[in-house]
Amino acid sequence: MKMAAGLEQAFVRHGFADASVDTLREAAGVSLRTLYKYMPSRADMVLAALEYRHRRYMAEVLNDLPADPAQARDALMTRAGDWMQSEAAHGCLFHSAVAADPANATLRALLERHKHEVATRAALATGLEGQDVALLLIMEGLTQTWPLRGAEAVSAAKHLAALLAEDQP
Amino acid sequence: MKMAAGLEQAFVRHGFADASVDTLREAAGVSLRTLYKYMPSRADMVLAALEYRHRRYMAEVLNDLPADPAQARDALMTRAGDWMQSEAAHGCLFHSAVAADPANATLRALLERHKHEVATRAALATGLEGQDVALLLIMEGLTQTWPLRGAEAVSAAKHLAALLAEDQP
DNA sequence: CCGGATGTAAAGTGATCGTTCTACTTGCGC
DNA sequence: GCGCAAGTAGAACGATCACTTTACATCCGG
Repeated sequence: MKMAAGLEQAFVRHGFADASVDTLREAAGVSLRTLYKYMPSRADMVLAALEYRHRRYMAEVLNDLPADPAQARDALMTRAGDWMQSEAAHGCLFHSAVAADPANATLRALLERHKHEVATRAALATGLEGQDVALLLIMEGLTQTWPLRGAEAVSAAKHLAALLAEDQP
Repeated sequence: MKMAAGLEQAFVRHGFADASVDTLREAAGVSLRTLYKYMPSRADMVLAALEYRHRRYMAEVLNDLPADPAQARDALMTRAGDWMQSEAAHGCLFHSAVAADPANATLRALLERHKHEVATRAALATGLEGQDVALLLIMEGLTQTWPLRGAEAVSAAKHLAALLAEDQP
């Protein structure tokens, strides 16, 4: 398994505060020396895991959505729910990382870049370019509400996205 | 200042991972011995801060909303935005606490209790009892989107809440 | 005015953490 | 088959942390 993939898994499982470098080393499947060769500090391990996560999220949730806007909206929310179920039962990993180290500007910039890319791609695919803030809000809300309400959160997100689309000029 | 108030401030400022007990002691304004007398472990300090936070959030965001449902909806979102601006520029403190220690069941139960109380009270005040999941989703979305988009997030939340209300049977 | 409860300051303890260092092994071009 | 790049295991180091302990101050009812 790729080093970054193991790191991502370790951070998901243990959280950013309690994942020790030795835990990370084991998850990455390499020796400590090799780990530090490619990621010279623990902070770099966090960044590598998040970069990997970003690419995976984009590929699994936002790639190849149906061309029809209504179908794209539903598929987007379904896929986001599936992602939560299989990958992020504890909430958004980027927000977790920032929460664990609020003073880290690099981390915050990475969060903003990730969310901006998500919002832009989602708005484009669903034909809601003019309502990108509201669409981002729905997706963020789904991500946070899913751990509390599960599938009900997906239905609510689809419902809200549909109302938003009907309201378009 | 009350001990719990100082602890809450310290966790907001430093995050749950990087707030050392000595930092907490200074923020609480007491000696280490007294701090440990009332909160026998660091985990108890986290719980005390969150309990305090919960009461404050309820009082400042959900208490005494206008009787008219439409006005209540707008006031709710406005107040939630104001709360973010003055108190939580880095996102929900409960989610941050859980993210910093995902294996802690007590913490997760506290998060669920807090969100459940927020959702119930908000739905009641806005006349959206049947749509409480969607309303919670909007509030969670606002909380997560505010750090990224500021006032635009508040407008989007008001818009979505209005659409939800219009759609009521 | 005394004695006990209640507070403070600060040094000490043992564990753990991130990071570095030492020593050994393996694959591979020449 | 030699030499070197690149890997492994794991001990060692210095810092920091949560928590304990020791020693001293202050309040206050009797």
